[in-house]
Amino acid sequence: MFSGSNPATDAHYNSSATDPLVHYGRHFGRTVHALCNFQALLTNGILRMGELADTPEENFTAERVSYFPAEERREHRVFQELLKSVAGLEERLMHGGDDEVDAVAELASIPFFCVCKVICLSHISRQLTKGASGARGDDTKSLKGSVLNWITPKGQNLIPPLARNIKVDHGFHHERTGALLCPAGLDWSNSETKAKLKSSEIIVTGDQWPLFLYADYHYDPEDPWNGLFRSALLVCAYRHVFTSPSSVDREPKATRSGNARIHGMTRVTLPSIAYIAMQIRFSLTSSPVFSRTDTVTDSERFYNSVLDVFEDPDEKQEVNDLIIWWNR
DNA sequence: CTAAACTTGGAAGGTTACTC
DNA sequence: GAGTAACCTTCCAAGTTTAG
Repeated sequence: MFSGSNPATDAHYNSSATDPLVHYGRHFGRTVHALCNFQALLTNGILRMGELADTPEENFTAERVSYFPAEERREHRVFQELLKSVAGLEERLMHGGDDEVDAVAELASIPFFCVCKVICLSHISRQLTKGASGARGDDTKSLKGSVLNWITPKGQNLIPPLARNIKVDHGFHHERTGALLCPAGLDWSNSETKAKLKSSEIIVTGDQWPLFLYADYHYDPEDPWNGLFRSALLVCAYRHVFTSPSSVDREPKATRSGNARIHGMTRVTLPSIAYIAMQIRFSLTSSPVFSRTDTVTDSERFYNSVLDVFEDPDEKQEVNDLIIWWNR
């Protein structure tokens, strides 16, 4: 996957006045969790650490964590991932030392974090958010046009043509984007279904997965994992974002390092697949503005529903196969 | 009405290829 | 080789929209 990247340069990010946290935020959003509220993530994570520290040694960590409800468990995992991937963050959270007592630490009543300041925490989360949403916006922007290239049959044109900058005709209003967005269980070739999707008589929610996720855009009801998350479109977009836009369809001529190289990324992560799927899904729709809370696009639910499956213990084998497939 | 979220254009950084 | 044009890609901040 990453073999095509340019070997000439190594991690070199802007050494200007930009906070390195922004830089971490960019990569974190793409590869660990795209739509997180860092403020809540940090606050709750610290609180939870306090809770964990209070429990007796014998039922520490893993077992204790399993008492948390499912969504909290994910949040805690993401929190730990954040501490791990942002060098010096844990220390920075503890940074301080004057008499101003952190309200969060007080609540948690852990001496460990007593010196951490709310102000510091809010600054950190703002910088991380800036990075994550900045990267997301950039990706949304640059995928918008490129996706059209990939869904156009080789040597042909889309009929009718789709504008690269205006999205109103996309989604279920167009034969091609409609077919790709059509939920796997429904039949786009059925004109009645098509009409209902177009008129929003059938509402598609985020947990109904679209056909473009499947290899050859074919869904097998007998074997739902068959080809799932292995479509050419996903691979194109993945390359576009992580290696470089030009690495998708030719030998990369790019001179500047792509995102994977900049961040020292050598393996595909599961959330990054979900992230790319969410980006493609959005670019195919007719919605002009990406919004995580938009209930029509329902991007957040889509993203989370993909993560749900990736984290489901019952799907472990299939998910392992998938990650091997991506890293081939 | 304020603050956060998004879009967008272009600056910045980096390489190759061409010319003298 | 130095100079620089052309190109590719990431990064940023100003402006605009939306949510609280």
